[in-house]
Amino acid sequence: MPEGNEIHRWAERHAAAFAGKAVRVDGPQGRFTDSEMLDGRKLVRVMAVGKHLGYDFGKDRILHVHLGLQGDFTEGSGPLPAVKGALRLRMWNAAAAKKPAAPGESKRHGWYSEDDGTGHIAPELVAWVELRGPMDCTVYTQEQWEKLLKRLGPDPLNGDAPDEFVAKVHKSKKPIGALLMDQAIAAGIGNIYRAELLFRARLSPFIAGKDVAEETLRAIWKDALPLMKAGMVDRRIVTTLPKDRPSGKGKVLKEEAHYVYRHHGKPCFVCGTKVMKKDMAGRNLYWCPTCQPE
DNA sequence: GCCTTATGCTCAC
DNA sequence: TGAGCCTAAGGCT
Repeated sequence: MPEGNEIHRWAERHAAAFAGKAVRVDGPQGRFTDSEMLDGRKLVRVMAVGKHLGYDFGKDRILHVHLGLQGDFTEGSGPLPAVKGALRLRMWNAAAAKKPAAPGESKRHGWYSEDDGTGHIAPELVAWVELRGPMDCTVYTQEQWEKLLKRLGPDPLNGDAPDEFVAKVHKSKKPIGALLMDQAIAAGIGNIYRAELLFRARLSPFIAGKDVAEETLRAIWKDALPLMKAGMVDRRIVTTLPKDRPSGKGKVLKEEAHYVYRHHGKPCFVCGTKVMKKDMAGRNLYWCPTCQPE
């Protein structure tokens, strides 16, 4: 259940584990039949744009992964765990166990398989990831990947400038709370960052895009980069400043990680007003009516 | 155990 | 605007 920050984090981790090496790719239970197109090939790099991942196995072989609401990775090292639950895809690096292809075995690579029963694999040298529940897991052509990039707006985590974001917001009559969720306007921002960025800017979610001051939009963009980059603590987004957390410094309590996200009915950390909740753009929007006046 | 919910997005109406 | 996707976790019984 990721926003852009976690997608970029996965891209970095997976690149560190697999890029530049031949990678085993498997779709257990027939859930990813295109794995054969990738299995044993060298992973050139891992790309992250907005909430999309692209595993570049060479031209016209880009594995596109979008986690959607439910998708998630698990990672580890050592022997591959047994297939459990609805596993869509797994990748692992068994380069350390390379051997000459035996008769009847694929000649393209010739890695020991985790289940070939030979026991010759070097478990301590195997890194693996499992993917389950993604919204998309398909092999893209270069053209498809570029088409995807075209419809995405600028991504703060890729160092994109805010100009396009500002221009698009200023063209719209829709409320800023809806625009921040639009991936064509800003790629990578999701429901937590929408709520928290607006709170930190003390901006009402209901103000029309065209009416938001340019400097406010630029400030939001500037705030988003470090917040999304450093916003993960134990795979959790943290947006509160230490001075605003009721319990003070030290470990960030679960209930103090956000200002308004899922805080409806509870007092705002800053002013004590009850945090509100309302559906906007099909998702739950949270805000403080006092800190973020219309 | 069952029910609800979730950091997302697409499609049909 | 609403249903559907499809999985896991957490709260409830």
